[in-house]
Amino acid sequence: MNEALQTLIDRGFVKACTDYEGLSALMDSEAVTLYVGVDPTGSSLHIGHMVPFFAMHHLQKAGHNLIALVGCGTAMIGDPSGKSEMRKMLTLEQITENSASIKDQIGTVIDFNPAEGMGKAIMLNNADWLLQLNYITFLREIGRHFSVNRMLTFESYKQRLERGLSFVEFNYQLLQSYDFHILHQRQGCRLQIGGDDQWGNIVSGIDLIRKLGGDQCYGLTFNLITRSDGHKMGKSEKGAVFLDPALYSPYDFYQYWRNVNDEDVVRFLKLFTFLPLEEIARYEESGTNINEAKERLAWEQTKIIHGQEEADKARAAAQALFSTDAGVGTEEREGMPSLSITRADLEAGIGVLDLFSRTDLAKTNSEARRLVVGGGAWVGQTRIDDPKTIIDATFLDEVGEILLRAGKKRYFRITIV
RNA sequence: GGAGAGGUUCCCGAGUGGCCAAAGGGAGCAGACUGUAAAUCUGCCGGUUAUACCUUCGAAGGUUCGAAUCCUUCUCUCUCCA
Repeated sequence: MNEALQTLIDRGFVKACTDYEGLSALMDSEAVTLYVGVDPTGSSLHIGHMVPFFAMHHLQKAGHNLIALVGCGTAMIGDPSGKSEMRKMLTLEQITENSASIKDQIGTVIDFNPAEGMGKAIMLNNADWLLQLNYITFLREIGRHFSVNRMLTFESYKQRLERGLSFVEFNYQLLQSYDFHILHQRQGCRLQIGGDDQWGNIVSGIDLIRKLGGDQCYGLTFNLITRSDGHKMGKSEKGAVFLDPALYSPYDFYQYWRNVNDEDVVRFLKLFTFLPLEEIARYEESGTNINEAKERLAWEQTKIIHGQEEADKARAAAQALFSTDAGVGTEEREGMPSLSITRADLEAGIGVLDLFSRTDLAKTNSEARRLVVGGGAWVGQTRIDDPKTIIDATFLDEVGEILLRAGKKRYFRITIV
């Protein structure tokens, strides 16, 4: 088996391949160009989106060439089912903006300016060829290669047949297959990777290329990454775990990984870090402190996405906050989510509920009230259980700040200006 | 185009005139237990200037002292027929 392919298998990425032997042989013989599609539906990706890119990282290192295909053309159509209203059409500026930030985020894992010996990486947009398609031409040249009978046998459609399937959705497969065909034609792309749900679309693309006289192409799908508690990867109580630090702070990001279930740690180390497998194996040995593994996972992952400085800060803050007696110096507080209030405001006194609801700790006054009444609100070392409490300068701690806490592990820093 | 079923609070899902801010479950938050884990148990779980008030049951009107519940129109989804 080809080494790079084996790496992906060993690290737990691979769910299925259209032809392991064929693909392995191809990867042995040349630098393969491969692609994965992303939908630019928002300005930020979340960690669930990143799985194929982590896989790509390993392939790029092995010298293969990468294409990240932004699906602006397909995003234009949107999926009308199950939505209360039509998805808003993205303007061209929004699309360009989204693509740019998405490219930056992908760039944390794959390298768009690779060093010698690594594969190249580019980003393309399928709007460039999809938007100008002529319906009749498309039907005559592409549509005729698709058998509805066959499409209906695909598992992805079978399910939807019970619940209803719009024609637009039915067309996704054709558009995605066409993407693959174009990339094959123009870029020499031979391999499409994607989530397990993409299997049918990938296979169709391969068939289309063959029917149009192209080379034998391959498909490789990845496991849907789930958490052992059954939650969707990348979803947290706050919603998606975004990569954009403005939407999800590096500290919270670190904490998300720090708090994964025991059963997930090793699996996630393999998937979401670049640590060598031998090193990860150490954490599997019985007797190793599982919390060390979690800390490592959180730090490595934060380093990859937000850079080492942020990772260090987040780790320092977390360690200081969770170690029982060590003081929390100003330096450790750097990485914490924070908010400033003026000295004048503080001296006038601020209601606890008001203060908490200004932070991420509580969204509304009522939520803050519940927190206080429920005994989960702390100001510094003091538990506040009276919702009428006024917070003023007497609550400042030794470094002249106020640390708020909700429950055991959600902290917020109030600085005075 | 015709016939039927249906749209309920983050999700699923009860509720068919007042006792409904709306059962139950899930998710979430907090407390206890712990290892910043899981499981378990307990409380909370629309908003607010908070023992009261305001907004919510697809949308708009109407009946009524009173409507998520009844009537009208509209709208969307699904199923069957053509």
